[in-house]
Amino acid sequence: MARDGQRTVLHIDMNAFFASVEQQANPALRGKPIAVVGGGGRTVITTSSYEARARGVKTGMAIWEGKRVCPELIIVVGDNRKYTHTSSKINVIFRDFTSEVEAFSIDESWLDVTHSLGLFGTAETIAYLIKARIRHNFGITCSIGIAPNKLLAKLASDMQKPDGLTIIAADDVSRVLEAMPINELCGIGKKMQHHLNMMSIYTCGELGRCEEARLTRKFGIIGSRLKLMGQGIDHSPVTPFSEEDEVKSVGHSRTLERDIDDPLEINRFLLQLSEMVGSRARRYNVSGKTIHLYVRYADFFSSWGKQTTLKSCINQSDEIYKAALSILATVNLEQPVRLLGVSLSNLKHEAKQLPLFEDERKKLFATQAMDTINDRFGSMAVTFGSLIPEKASAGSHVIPPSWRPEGVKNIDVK
DNA sequence: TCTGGGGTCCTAGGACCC
DNA sequence: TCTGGGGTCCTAGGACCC
Repeated sequence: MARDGQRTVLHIDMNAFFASVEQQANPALRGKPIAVVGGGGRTVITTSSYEARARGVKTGMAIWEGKRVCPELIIVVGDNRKYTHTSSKINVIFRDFTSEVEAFSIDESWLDVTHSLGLFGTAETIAYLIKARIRHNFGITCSIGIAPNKLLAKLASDMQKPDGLTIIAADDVSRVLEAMPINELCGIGKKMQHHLNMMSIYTCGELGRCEEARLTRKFGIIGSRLKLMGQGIDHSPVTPFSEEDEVKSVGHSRTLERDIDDPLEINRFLLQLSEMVGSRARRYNVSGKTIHLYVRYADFFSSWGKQTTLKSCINQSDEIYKAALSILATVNLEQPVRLLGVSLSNLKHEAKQLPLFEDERKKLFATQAMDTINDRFGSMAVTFGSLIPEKASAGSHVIPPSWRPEGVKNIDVK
């Protein structure tokens, strides 16, 4: 099946992941329109079940909005630990088929199965086996895309939901892309779509045929990348966890239950955020010298971020708090505050002592990969809850973060 | 009771040093 | 005394992803 130098990549996307996990955990929710939300009053819908989607419920809606379009909507406050637990176990299944597994987010992964085809036959067989095991073990479905690279595999997995299996064969790429809207590509967001539309480029076919110079004139070095994307070309490798896999920043932000302007309250919240950042940084075994403070005002639209870089790296909560306070001291708050955020970057990673023997090293990396998934997705609600158990805002906050965005980055439109 | 939270990457522009 | 260039580090802001 694979030609010389040609890869076979799977992209696996769990369908309505959080909602599916909840429906599986509680049979009373099955077949019903449900929405998973974060804790606290000012939360939005993170994921909804297909039953809810059919009635118009969308991610990002406020609870009242969801209830308006679907009065029988059942609201479930999400539980990160449940999802990370399931996610980790699903990742174990993936590793039975290839060691080249890259987690894109808690519910999406790429698998390079090029070297597994000899063992299992075809990529399609692998996809069916994975689907069957996930359904059998967890009762949930996924959509799988099979293609010669990550970009196309992700595109393919999006084409049939739920429970889809879509193959984009190498000799079929141009046909599939010809009429495909550009915003279907991972990496082309609203702004980029707008700019391209202004150039009369609407489909991948048109993007792929566009003169490269025209794109680079408008978008700089991103231009050549865009043309390749339009042609369905993507050489980025599936990158498994390894010793080089390191976090670049650690941050927490939180929308307050109500807008506040009392400096004492603001400071208290800043301390909590600093503690969350510090404890996670220490768990990751990193320290950083740049501290970033982010404030969103009550009007929602105005916000600012300021950062400061220290002489040395820190990861103690009180030091992070002190740095955040020093930034805050340089500004006059113009309005009550809606959201506060603290993050630590410019990170230094402590050297790891590696085991002498190969199999021990392998085991260590596998464990670390699991820990990383757990940490990145699951720690926050626990930390925060234990810090201030009496706070209403200490509920579980559901977040599906990603940590390895691919695709087109910022562009400077000339 | 309008509108969450976790990231990564990229660019511009200024300070500073050689 | 004046002018110029390269490199690095830093801050700020934006786009994109889930």
